[in-house]
Order: sequence, then structure tokens, then C-alpha cells
Amino acid sequence: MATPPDQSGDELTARQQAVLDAVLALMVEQGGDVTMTAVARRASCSKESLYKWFGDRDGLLTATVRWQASRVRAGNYDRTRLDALALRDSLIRFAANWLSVISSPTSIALNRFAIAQASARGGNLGAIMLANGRFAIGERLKPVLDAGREAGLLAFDDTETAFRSFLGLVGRDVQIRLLLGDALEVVAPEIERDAARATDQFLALYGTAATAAGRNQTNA
Amino acid sequence: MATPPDQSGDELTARQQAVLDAVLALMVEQGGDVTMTAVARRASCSKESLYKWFGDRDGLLTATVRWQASRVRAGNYDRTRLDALALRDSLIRFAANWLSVISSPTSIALNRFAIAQASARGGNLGAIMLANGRFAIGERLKPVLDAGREAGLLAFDDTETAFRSFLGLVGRDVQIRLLLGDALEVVAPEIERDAARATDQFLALYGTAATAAGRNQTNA
DNA sequence: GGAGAACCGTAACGTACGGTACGGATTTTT
DNA sequence: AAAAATCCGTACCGTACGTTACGGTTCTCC
Repeated sequence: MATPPDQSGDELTARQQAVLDAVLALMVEQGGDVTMTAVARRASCSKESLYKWFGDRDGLLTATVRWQASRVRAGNYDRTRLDALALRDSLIRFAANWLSVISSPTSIALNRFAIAQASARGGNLGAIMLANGRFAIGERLKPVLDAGREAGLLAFDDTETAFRSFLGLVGRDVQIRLLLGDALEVVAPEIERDAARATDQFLALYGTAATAAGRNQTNA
Repeated sequence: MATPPDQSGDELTARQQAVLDAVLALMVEQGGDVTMTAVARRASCSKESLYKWFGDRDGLLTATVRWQASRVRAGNYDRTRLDALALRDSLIRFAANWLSVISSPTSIALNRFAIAQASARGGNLGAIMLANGRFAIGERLKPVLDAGREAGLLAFDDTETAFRSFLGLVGRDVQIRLLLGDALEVVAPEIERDAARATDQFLALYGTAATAAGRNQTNA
């Protein structure tokens, strides 16, 4: 190979990224049994290298969370050409994407890990998860909501409050149930239907007369 | 004492209940450091007794979750004399009660524990939490919603769907943020306002013309 | 091609903790 | 009051796992 410079996301060599992927795979597959020996065996590397690269176990896990977070960056939602239909479509796409993310095995495993660590001594994994999950999507969607308000399609005083209502309508009890191990199956067509339902409910609450056009019944 | 018969919830002696309270206190205070030695020291009992009473560590934790669940039973919401105002009031009281529960330190610690355990091998704590939390309140609130529909105050096809929307509007992202360690402060007046807002939003989505009376603006 | 670094595989060490055993004190029973 | 049962406190055992150390191999760079 032609000596690929580590132009990677976070100063990580390809080898190290492979290790972090192995950690993720272990988390997803068999739960919390992420022991250093298991990681070394799974990634075919020595434990010595693990400690050299990541310091200690906590450093390895933190790097794993960061690594996963660094590639969740989904596409932005453009707010050009904003009419009622485009707004509704943007919201539906956003909702469907978020639902698929929070119901993915990786997200579930990672959140479980961060939550477990948050209960013990000062763990910053929870903060990392929130910054790259909940708050990151807020910063991406709130401009859309603001644009919708400026275009006269939405009406609200506080963008954050409106955004949180949207989150609630979309997510409902899905995440907590999945985290607690409920066998709630989340399949693609269901996600699409739920995303559309939640969006229409949101528009019913925060939309103006201009948005009533493309909206379906909410009490279906 | 006059030999109080163990009329307690689950055939537990007062001594054993004190032990379980010690476990809860440990969970809340310093997180996941619930070691058998720590429990024995905190409860001033011997480890031998712990194993005699609860079998093993898992039995102790399961008993703790059951013990806490057994006294969460909040009052039922009567559906006599159901008009628009009474329905709205019932929903607000329900929402406020649920918000205060999920934001309590005990609930947070217990859910964290159950989630951490759900990631490992067959853990039934998550199922217990769901049965006594999410599903128990569903069985208590859905009759209210059904009564509201029969009284012509609400309109929906599926009670479960309506209930889940209500849960989403009330809870939004509160629980996941608290579980991840976000310093989201949830104080009493805030809870009351959020409960009223969520209820009015729910009524805007699922109410009929008969409920429009006592409702406030939702886009505040 | 050879010196040196990086790395893999494995062995070894120390600690933490779940689980067990035992002596002595307290309570209960007869 | 004697006998039995329960229980507390502590010491002990075995294992699992985080961490370190080391021999052998591969890769890098002159």
C-alpha cells in the first residue's frame, strides 16, 4: 500500500479504527461483556497495543463512543424552496431517520453503555452521547423550524419547546422500551408511518392555516 | 412491639425491607457501586443473611426492584362525572404525577440499573421495570381515555396509539436526558406547566369540539 | 540487508468482588 | 433457665478482569 497518511476523522489510524469497530461489534453482539481480553482477541491485536493507544479501559470506551459519533453526521436538511409540502417532507425524513437511528442495535448498545457509566463515578460518556445525539440533531432541525416560522408555515414562541414536542411525538416511548429490553420491533414501513403521523400531529399543533393543505388526518 | 404480622407487600419481613431500602439508597447515592459487602455494611447485616434471604446478588437486586415497584401504586383516576373539565384535570394530574416519578432520583437509579443489566445476558429487570412502569400506567390511564371517547370528548381509533402520543407529549426527551446524566432540573412548577401544556396539546390532537372549552393556547 | 520500532500472542500479577464458613452474641422457644 | 435458632461481624476462597511484562515476528527506514 502507498503509505496512506492518517487523514482519518480523529487522528486514528485505520488499525485503531478497526479496533473501535470491534468494540462496537462486541457491545452490540453480546452486551456488556466488553473485556480487554475479548477486544484484543476480536480485533486480533495485543492488549499491550490497546493500552498504548487508548491509555486504559475507559479511554478505549470513550474513543469508541466518539468514533461512532463522528460518523453519524447525517445529511443536512436544506431549507431552500420552503413551502408547506417541502416542510412536511423535511420533517418526515428527519423523523424517520431519527427513529431508525435510535432503534438501531448500535445506538441501543451505546446508550446502554453510556447510561450504565453515568450511574457510576464521573462518566462523561453520557454527555458525549447527548452532545452528538439529542443536541446535535436539535441544532440541525431547529433552523428548519425557524425557517418554517419565517415563511409563515409554523407558529411558536420558543423553538426549543416546539422541537421538544416534535421529539416527543416522534420518539414517544420507543427509546426507553428498547433500552429496557422490550421486544419492540421497529421495521421500516412502521417507521415511515410513525414519522408521517408524528409530523402531521406536530403540524396540527404548530402549523398555520398554510400548512393544512398536505396534512392527513391525525386521529387515524 | 406487638408482633406485627408481615402483612407487607411481598412476604418480606421488616428487616428484609430495610435491607432493600439500603440497596435503593446505595443505588441513588453513589451509583452502581452496589456490592454485597457495601449492602451488608449499609444495612448492618451479614452477607450470610443476604444470601440466605435473597439467594444471590441477582435475587437481591430483583427483590429491590419489585419492592420499589410494589409501593409506586398511585391512586386510580376515577372516571365518574366525566365532562371536559374533569377529563382535562385527570390527564393533567396523571401527567404531573408521571413526570415527577420519572424524574425522581430513585426512578433514575433503578432504570439505569435495569438498563445496564438488560445489556448483559438474560436480565429480567428491564421487563419488571416496564411491567410496573410503562405498562402499569397504561392500564390505569387507558380506561380514562376510553371513557372520554364514550363520552364523546375524545376521538381515536386505537387507544394504545393515543396513549403513546400522550406519553410522548408529556415525557418528550426528559427521561433519556436524565438517564444520560444531563443536569436537567425538573422542579414542581415546571412539572405543572408541562403537564398542562402536554394535556392541552393532546386534547388539540384527539379532542372533539366538546373539549375545546377549557383548553388554552397550545403554541405558547 | 540490517538496525530499530511497532505489534501480536501469551503469561503473569494484583485487586475487587461474589460467595462460603465460622465464632460469638442475641433472640426465641420450651 | 437451658436449648435452639437466628443473626452479626469477619475472615477466607476462587475467579474474573484490568494492567503490566516479555519473547518472537513483521514492518519501516536507511
